[in-house]
Amino acid sequence: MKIQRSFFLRDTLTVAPELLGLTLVHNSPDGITKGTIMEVEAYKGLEDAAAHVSRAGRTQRTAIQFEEGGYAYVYMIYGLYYCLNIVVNKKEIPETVLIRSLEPLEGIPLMRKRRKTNQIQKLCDGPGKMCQAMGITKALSGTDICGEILYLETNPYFQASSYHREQTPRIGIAYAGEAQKYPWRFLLKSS
DNA sequence: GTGAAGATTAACT
DNA sequence: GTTAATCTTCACA
Repeated sequence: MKIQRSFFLRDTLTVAPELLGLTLVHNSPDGITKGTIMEVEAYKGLEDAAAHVSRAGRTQRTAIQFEEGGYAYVYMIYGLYYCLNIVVNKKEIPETVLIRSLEPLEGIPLMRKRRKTNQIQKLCDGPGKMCQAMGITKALSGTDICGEILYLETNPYFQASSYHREQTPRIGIAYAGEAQKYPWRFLLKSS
């Protein structure tokens, strides 16, 4: 079942842990790919030193974050990789959730072709790799997550009891001072 | 127009 | 654990 807009209109720290175990679907021109969300990080807008909006403010790149929840925010990092975020909370509140890793469900041959590897567990185990495997580029920035191209759905086969949840500090934001210590990274580990 | 820095990854030692 | 690759984005002139 597809996730509705209202799901995304809440606080980032509420939405982020609830995304774990849901299925991310990308209906691309090359074919459909799906994966279970295994790891996310919450970015809490203006008061979060690690968030783009707290450094750069409202710019062309970050404008989508000021819209209401349920839109994709895709940016390029180090000139090499894309990262996928989901905009959450109400209009004018720039909060996002970064999707860091997935467990592939459907379209695995297509993922392998895009990533040029045969190891399934290495297809989506990082933000940049996940975007390569799913075919996500900045062309998808601003896409409605409640539409037909890119969306989330509940996963009827997902067994919550097969995993345990962890909450840890975020990764790769050493420049963010105190904010790098906030435990806003959420992940699922198989037991 | 110019310059600095980065929400990462893969390949090293 | 450390480091190079590589280019978009933003700040300033």
